[in-house]
Amino acid sequence: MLEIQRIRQEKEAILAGLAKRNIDASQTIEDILETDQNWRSAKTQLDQVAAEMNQLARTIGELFKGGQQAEATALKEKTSVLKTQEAELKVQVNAFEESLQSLLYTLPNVPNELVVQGREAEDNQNIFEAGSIPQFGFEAQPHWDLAKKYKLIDFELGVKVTGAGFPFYRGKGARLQRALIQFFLDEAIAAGYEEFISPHMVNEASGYGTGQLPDKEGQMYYVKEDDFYLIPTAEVPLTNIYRDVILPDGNFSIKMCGYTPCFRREAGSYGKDVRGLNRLHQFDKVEIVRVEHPDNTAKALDEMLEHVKNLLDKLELPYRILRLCGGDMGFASALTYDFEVYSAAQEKWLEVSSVSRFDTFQANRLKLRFKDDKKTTLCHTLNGSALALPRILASLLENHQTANGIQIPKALQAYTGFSVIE
RNA sequence: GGUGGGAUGGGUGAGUGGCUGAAACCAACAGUUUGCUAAACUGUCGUACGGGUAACUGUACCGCGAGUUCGAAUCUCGCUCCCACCGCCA
Repeated sequence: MLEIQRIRQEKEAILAGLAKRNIDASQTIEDILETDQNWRSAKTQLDQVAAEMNQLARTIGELFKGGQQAEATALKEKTSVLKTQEAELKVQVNAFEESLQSLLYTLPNVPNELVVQGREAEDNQNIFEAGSIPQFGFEAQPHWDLAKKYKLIDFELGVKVTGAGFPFYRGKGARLQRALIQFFLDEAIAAGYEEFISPHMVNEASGYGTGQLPDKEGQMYYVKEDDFYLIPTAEVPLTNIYRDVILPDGNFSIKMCGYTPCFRREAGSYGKDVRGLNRLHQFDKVEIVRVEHPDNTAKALDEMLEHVKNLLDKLELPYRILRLCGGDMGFASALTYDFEVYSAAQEKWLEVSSVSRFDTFQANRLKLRFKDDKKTTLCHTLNGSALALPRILASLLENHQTANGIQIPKALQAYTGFSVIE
């Protein structure tokens, strides 16, 4: 949520920024400013009436104490007029406040200056590539065939027990999955992130805190009996640790990480895009989350990018980094880098991580602030996947396949306990 | 699932109708004293929003929502959450 003060002060800059998302917000901004103006004038009147009433009540109290019943009763009548005024003004103020709030909810974050205008995935900027695409002397098999051949994943069994998008991992597949989680966590901890094991369900307030609610409830699984939502990412519980928090001074840098399963209802497409591990309703992910002083955000983002690069290097996977264009960025993000690994048999790039800075957008909703020289200022939040498992697994299988089995990258072997799947 | 208790500022906790945005203590911060540490003393010490260049000032908030009253942290009603014990259970 954008701050109203900022909209008052930097209207033009905001409009220009949102244009990069192909959004013409001029009407909304006008409505916001007008509503804000109305709200303020109603609020000022209300405050004045309330002040008058408070004063009057005090006087009446003293008159009663002084035994001046008649005078007191006379004044009482005056308050009834003020009371109706107050009630009317209150209705107005509330109405303005509500419409202001819902207008503000509709505005996405303003893109960072690095973000280019664009409509879709094709407009994203490819800013980095590493690793080489493997050449096989045979026909490369897609991961769903490899998973079946080596008995690593059972999709049919998942359908039987739960439904599509809820696979079983078994044998070395399960072991590999666990190895990846452990590897990612160890790397994050080594980089200074504190590990959390968080709840996998959150309450409504947390859903609002990170911006899944209102609006995107359809993407989350919901437990009606208890009014809980299954988390779509560890970002939700981890970031909400800091909901309604004021950090005592400006000297902080909070780094958290956590492994959780992620649950996404994601209604959607058909065909090869969702085949195998490409899109699931339940998947595993290690997430890194940071809360930073605004001065440190750029540096933090760089560190996170380096961190993810390092993971992919160690897994010996070819990958590229995209800076998302305005039209492809998430609602709350100011700047997002997607990591994509190349999937050698599907012959396409698969998104495995998304690293974003949100600046004050989330913090404003969370009411996450810090105190500096008596002033309270909104913090900045950032997060990124490090990493999401299924597509990593898919590309590990596809890229590291040989005629005699699947080679496990060196860095992982200590975790898997085997170097090849045959 | 049953029974009871509770929700006040960073923490403990007082406060049953006006002088209470809230005692006291602890913590924190600043200062005085001090060879250092400690102690002692003094002061500061909630959030949001409005008005004002500012000093400052107004309003709201004692879990949430409604009500009674000239006036509510305090009384009434509804809700939510938390805790304890019992039952069940990994």
